[in-house]
Amino acid sequence: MTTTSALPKQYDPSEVEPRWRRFWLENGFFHADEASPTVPYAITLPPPNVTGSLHIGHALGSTLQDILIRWKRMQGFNAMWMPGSDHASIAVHVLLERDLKRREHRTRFDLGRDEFMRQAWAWKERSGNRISEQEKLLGFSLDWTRERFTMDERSNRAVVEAFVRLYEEGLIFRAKRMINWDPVSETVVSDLEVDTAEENGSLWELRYPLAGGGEIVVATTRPETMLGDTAVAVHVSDARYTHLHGKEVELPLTGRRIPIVAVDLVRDGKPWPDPAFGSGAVKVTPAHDPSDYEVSQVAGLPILQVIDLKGRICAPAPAKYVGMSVADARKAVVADLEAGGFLVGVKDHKVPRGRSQRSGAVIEPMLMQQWWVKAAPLAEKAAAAVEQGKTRFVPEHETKTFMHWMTNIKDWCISRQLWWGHRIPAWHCGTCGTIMVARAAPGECRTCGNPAITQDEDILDTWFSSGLWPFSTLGWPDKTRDLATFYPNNVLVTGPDILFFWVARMMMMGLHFLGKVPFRAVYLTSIVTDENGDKMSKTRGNVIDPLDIVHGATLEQLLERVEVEKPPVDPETLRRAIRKNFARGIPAMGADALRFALAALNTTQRLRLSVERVEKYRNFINKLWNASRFALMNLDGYDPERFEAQLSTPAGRAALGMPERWILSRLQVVVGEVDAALESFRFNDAAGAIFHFVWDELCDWYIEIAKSHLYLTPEVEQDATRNARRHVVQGVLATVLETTLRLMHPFSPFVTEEIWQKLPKPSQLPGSLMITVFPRSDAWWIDAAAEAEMRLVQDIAVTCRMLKQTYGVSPAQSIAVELRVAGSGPRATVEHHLALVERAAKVTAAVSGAELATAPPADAAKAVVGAAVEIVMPLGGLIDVVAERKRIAKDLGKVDKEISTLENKLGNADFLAKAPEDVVAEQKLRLGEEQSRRQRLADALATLSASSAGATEAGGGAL
RNA sequence: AGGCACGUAGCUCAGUGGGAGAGCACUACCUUGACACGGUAGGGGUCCGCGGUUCAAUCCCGCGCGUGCCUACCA
Repeated sequence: MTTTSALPKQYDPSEVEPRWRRFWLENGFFHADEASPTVPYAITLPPPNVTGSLHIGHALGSTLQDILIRWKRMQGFNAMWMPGSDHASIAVHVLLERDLKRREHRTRFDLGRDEFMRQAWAWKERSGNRISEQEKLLGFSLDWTRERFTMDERSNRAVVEAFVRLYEEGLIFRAKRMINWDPVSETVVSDLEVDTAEENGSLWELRYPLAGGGEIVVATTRPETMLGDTAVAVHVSDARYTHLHGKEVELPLTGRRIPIVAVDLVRDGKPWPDPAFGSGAVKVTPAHDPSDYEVSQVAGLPILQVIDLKGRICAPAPAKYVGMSVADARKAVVADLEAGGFLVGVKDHKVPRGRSQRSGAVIEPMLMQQWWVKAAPLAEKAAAAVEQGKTRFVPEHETKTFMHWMTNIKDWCISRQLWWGHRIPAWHCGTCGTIMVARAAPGECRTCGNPAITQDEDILDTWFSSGLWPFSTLGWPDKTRDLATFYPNNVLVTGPDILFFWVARMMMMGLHFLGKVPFRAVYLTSIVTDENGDKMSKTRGNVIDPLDIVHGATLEQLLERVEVEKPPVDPETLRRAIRKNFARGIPAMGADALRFALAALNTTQRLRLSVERVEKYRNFINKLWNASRFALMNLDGYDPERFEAQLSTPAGRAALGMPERWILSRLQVVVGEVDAALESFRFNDAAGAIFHFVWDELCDWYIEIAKSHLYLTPEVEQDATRNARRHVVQGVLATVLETTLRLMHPFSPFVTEEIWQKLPKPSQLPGSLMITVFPRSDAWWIDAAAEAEMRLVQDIAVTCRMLKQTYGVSPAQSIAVELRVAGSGPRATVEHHLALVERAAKVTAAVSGAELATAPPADAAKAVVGAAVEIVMPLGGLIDVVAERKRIAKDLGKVDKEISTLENKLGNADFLAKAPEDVVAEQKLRLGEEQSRRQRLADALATLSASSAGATEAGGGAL
């Protein structure tokens, strides 16, 4: 009555995963009770934007978080993982408006605020649900009873409260300052939301005539802004222009006169304007250039706005240009300047151009009244907290990036002229202009009593609510039990790309409002790219969707999506890219394989992911599956309780064979490694340790050794000793497997749960692997002697296989070998475990003392293992003396080199005097071993030579 | 321009002040009663270059070259 038929040869995640997903959810295993007396461990999921679906970057971050949460939960912590999503104000705007434009050729202004909001909410419902379904699919053990949204009631309240308090404290204020205007989305965006890149542009040199005759030449990359010039600036130290200070120029095309001002500015350590650059004179357009604005403030210049909010030229520019787009105006102005003889020349020039991260529009610097957060006092606290180690960054070097930003921080513009988001809790009086910031709409103007007050039209930057997230989700501003239990979080796991956007703001807000850092550690993940290191992008056709890894997708399915999604690029080019990148489609590999792969590959700043790489871990999952399948096929008659009782007695433990002691020892070492690796966020090391233990030790060696004891033959059945032995091996195999499953569960929860449920185990264990106890390394089981003995057995077996293979002896054919072992200790070990070698290498072995043995036959292959063992494999006519000599000589060469290195070292008085004793001793030991090894190799070579002098002459000259 | 990181096998990447590693790829062999999503063995590296510190450097320091990321208002 075996269970063979119960398990298929290949693991099928699509059949297994849904069952356990349902099981865990139905049993409420993901829920954390805020009133639990156990030690809390909390993580807040970085809320995905409700703009689409879960991408591979989310899958990576969330996998690592789930590993931590499941690990800590199994360790007995009150593990809480807060789920939620972000309203992603401008991102939703861009998508909805793009869609609106494509389908109906309308803008949000055609639709109106109410209707637009209705559509945005509908979008949120669809997208938000899709994301949480995907998170469940990947097995993330988020506490779904707590699911939040940045625009839900709770978050709204926190946002209003935070805004009002900051305003009352003078940390939020309104000011007219230079901002980044996105003329496509028609909103201001923060500095962080602008991507500046060098683009090809031109540098025009313009000739401005002086009022009293003569001229001054200025250079510009934006000639159209000359319509708003209010000065020409030169550096005070620039002697060429000293005589022009205070003079005026006739500004071409405008009929205006503007002054030449001398300024004394230093930027980047250089005088500004830099006399060494161009003519040294600069035109000044305070309303449309941040740098010129600064000059205008220093020099007291007027400010002329000539570009409006739609990016068009406006009065007071000459009527001719009013209404033109910036690009058209540029052409017209240049043409007119040229016609008027004001154009000196134009040349190609790389210009840094800011574009809105979301809409891609060229940013127009503008002077506007906006709401700001005074950042310096908040940042100061955050920087201090990091310096005091209250929050640490992993990898540690990211601390510097963070601190650099924090110490150079600028005020944060938080108002946006968008609709989807938190409306600013400020009311304006239409009569007297009073601004009232309040938690609820005031009934009338508090200055003039006018009831006609209107709420500020603007909404808040989406990151304002995100900045409150670690505590708004826990009920702040109320003093909740949740907050007391789970704030601060233990760790924040996120990508380095939102360090400033989000991490910095949470630090500032958390410290300000709660007086405590929001999290003790910040772990920054890799950025996932394709295998070439290119960013994954739908427009590039290189996106690996985590769901496709789980479910699989044929090439045809991938191609069909181009039609459905209509990304804004040439569909044919895109299809070509997809065909190239996913020629074979994507096989269904399951969530476990993806999760394990992501954990194992998360090493450097970039994680280059490909289908092939995930396949390797799919194979690993399958390997584990088959090892378990083997175990289950051979566990009939096994009594877990009896075995457990047996292990708890000294006599029972003494009954363990060396391979049992070895695998149990290795397991405990690996448990310690995994635990230590997770403790310091080295997910890849933890995954690697499990991978190698399961594959290279459990499967390759222990299971192979166990087979001879487990196969149930009539002889075994009738032999009490062998039956007892079989029970022990069954017990060890089952125990090791069970512990391994617990160890691996945080990484790959589905397959481990599936196997664990099938495994015979003591009955007092809980009903699910995910609520068992995570293994703790038990030093009692670590057995250096067993590990050393096993190492020797492995080395001998491997070398025997090598000899067989070298001489073309079929692996299936058993062959006799002679093992000559120096020293009675090693000899006893080899003799004792001879059967293991014989089985592993398929040889029949005889052991002799190296000192006693007669010279080995010449027609034998020979090899040396370590310092003590020589393997002699008689091969009769099979042996190729020349090849054999070559091989041994090569080994000899290596040993000689090693010996000379060691001798040099040990012959160096300084080394002996200054190196630590244990290092010296170790080197001496090694020299001894290498010398003894050399002797054995030399002997082997000598016996070959003696018998085949002819062959030596013919083929061994080089030796 | 500044800051940070990186440069190790054909590729992707671990790693350590004292004997160079993994996976994939490659070569040869093996359909052995867990697994061909498998097994066995093998080849392959001036650890970017040049200096320095040290008894000892792939590892620490400096310079150079190359790559990536982030920050920045150069006309």
